[in-house]
Amino acid sequence: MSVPAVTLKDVAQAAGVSISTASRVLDERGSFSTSAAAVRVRAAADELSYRRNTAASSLRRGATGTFGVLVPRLSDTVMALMFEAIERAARTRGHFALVATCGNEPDDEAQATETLLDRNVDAVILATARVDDRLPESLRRRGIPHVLVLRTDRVSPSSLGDDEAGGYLAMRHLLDLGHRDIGLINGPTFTSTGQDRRSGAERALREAGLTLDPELALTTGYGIEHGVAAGRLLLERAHRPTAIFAANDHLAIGVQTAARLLGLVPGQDISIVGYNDIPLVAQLPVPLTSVRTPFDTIAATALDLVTSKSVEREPIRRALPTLIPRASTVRAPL
Amino acid sequence: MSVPAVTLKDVAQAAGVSISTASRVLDERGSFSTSAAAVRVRAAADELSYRRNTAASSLRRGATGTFGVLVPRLSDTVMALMFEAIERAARTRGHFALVATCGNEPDDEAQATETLLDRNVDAVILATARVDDRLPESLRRRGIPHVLVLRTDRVSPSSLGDDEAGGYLAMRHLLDLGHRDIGLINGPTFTSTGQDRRSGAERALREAGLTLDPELALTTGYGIEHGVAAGRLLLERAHRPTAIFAANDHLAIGVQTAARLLGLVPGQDISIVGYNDIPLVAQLPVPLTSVRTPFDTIAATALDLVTSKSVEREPIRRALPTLIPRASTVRAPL
DNA sequence: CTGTTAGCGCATTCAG
DNA sequence: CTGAATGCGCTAACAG
Repeated sequence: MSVPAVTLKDVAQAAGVSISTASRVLDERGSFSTSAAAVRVRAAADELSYRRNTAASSLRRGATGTFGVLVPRLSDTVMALMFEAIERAARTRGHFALVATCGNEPDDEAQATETLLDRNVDAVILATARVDDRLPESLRRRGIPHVLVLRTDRVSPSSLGDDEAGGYLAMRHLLDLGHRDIGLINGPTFTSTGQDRRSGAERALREAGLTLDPELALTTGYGIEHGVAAGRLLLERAHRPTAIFAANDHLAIGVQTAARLLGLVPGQDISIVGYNDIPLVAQLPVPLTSVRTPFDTIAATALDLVTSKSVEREPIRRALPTLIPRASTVRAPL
Repeated sequence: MSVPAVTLKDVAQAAGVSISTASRVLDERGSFSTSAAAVRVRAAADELSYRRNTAASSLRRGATGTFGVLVPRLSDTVMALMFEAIERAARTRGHFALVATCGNEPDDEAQATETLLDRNVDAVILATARVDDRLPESLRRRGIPHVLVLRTDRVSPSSLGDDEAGGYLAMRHLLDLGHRDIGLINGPTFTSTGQDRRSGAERALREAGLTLDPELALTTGYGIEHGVAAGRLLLERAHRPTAIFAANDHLAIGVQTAARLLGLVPGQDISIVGYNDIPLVAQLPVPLTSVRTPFDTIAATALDLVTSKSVEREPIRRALPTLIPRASTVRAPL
């Protein structure tokens, strides 16, 4: 910085103590001393608006009080919400969260992780995991503290929403409304979210004495454009479904678009359920029924997992989602 | 990190040179040496997968190669896109971008900035500026390198879209389609974007021999819910406008929602133009005509401004936006 | 081009 | 509880 920074030395001098005393008093971890010297040091630090030099502190401590978060992209609102929740949770604990984006390429994922490690983060939080991802394994091998969020490779410590339960809630909601011909648009099979939300949906169908019609179950990406394409496929069928469960909100918006293109009105001719409940969907022309993912809980649990030394506890934690019913779902026609 | 890190010393030893030679060879800034020793050092570094310790390097260099970016929220797609663009531009130059969020409170803005400065960022990039913001002034006074993006206080170095031109494009587009009764939903007056987009729109009207009907010009926030409310106000009028220019995409989506609520079909009964062209709007049931903000250009220019030593050049740079016409705008009824 | 030397600012020994 | 001394890993003078 342009302004010559005030260092511990300045503070110590002003307080009339040694550097090491000043360092100890200002150490936020140790016990809070109330000795005369401590009071003077704090006053001096305040007066001079002293701010610890993180580079020097990290170098010496070997830890930075920083988590590195890796997401595919921040312009995906789900990922932005997840990061914001992690940032809040970190701040609460006096830590800092640092983010890097890596797109969907496994290679870039590994490289971005190295970038984070270069910044001496104390742990890595990955929102990118594929079920067959090599990166978590590599982190385990190298003994690098890490936790997976939202998605899991089913091995490394993970904090996520209970996607099976969420899938169940979504499908059950449609069944309760009397729907029997229900389409499913699922996310990529390489994500645990894709797999688990589908399992949950199938469980709900089984409970109702139904099975998933393979012709009505599509697997695709997580973008709006995928939702449009999949929606068209389902809705152009001779015997079209009366409801569709889309495994994320973008897909569901795409289905709304597809419906309009075919002259169908969402929440009238076709019921639609999304997943994640991003803020946008409550405000759409036809507000979307969606399964809300508890981002704050997931973030807090993730930090617990990655900071606790005890490995013996259940390493894969799932937070229960909630279904938020809105105008996009209505009773099935008789 | 758990694995004992390999240091310069290890590399130097393996290459049979001194630490300082190794340091020099691996210095990415200086000229690229091809001497035998240099080759050996690079081989050794590669072999041992050496990674520079940023804390130590920053401490010594006094610079971190890091920009601190401050945004209100990342779950606002516009801000996420802006940050992603800055991140890309920084990476291109071998730098790193670090983000902090601060909501809309000026107090939190100042505090978040301090958090970034604590991390020894080389410069601060603010996407938060209000026209009467005190923070840029405080940064100028303290001699802290900074640049404002997207919004400007009209004093500090800034890189933004040409909002006046964008407002002109949007309004001109509607006029060219034959609309004469045009509503304007504008962003907060404390943002330069709000002010400038409105001026541009007014210029287009003047050129067409019209003036802005004050009753059709609303000023509000930038959220979807604001768009819904403002849209209702405009569309419930006895003599309702045939077109609306909303100063950002969220407002425009809100207007679409308001239209539907009143039984009007966007792109048919009412034409709507948004601003920023976030990816979502191209995929809506009625794809939205929008003014595209050139985020990558803005990011590159911002980094130029903040890294160049020359203060003499124009410190407020504006990148031209483009209008992307889509189905939400149609010819005015006769 | 090379190596030697001296710190960057801080946290932590170790003596007192 | 305190202060003096040491070095985290790296870079920048300096001298060869």
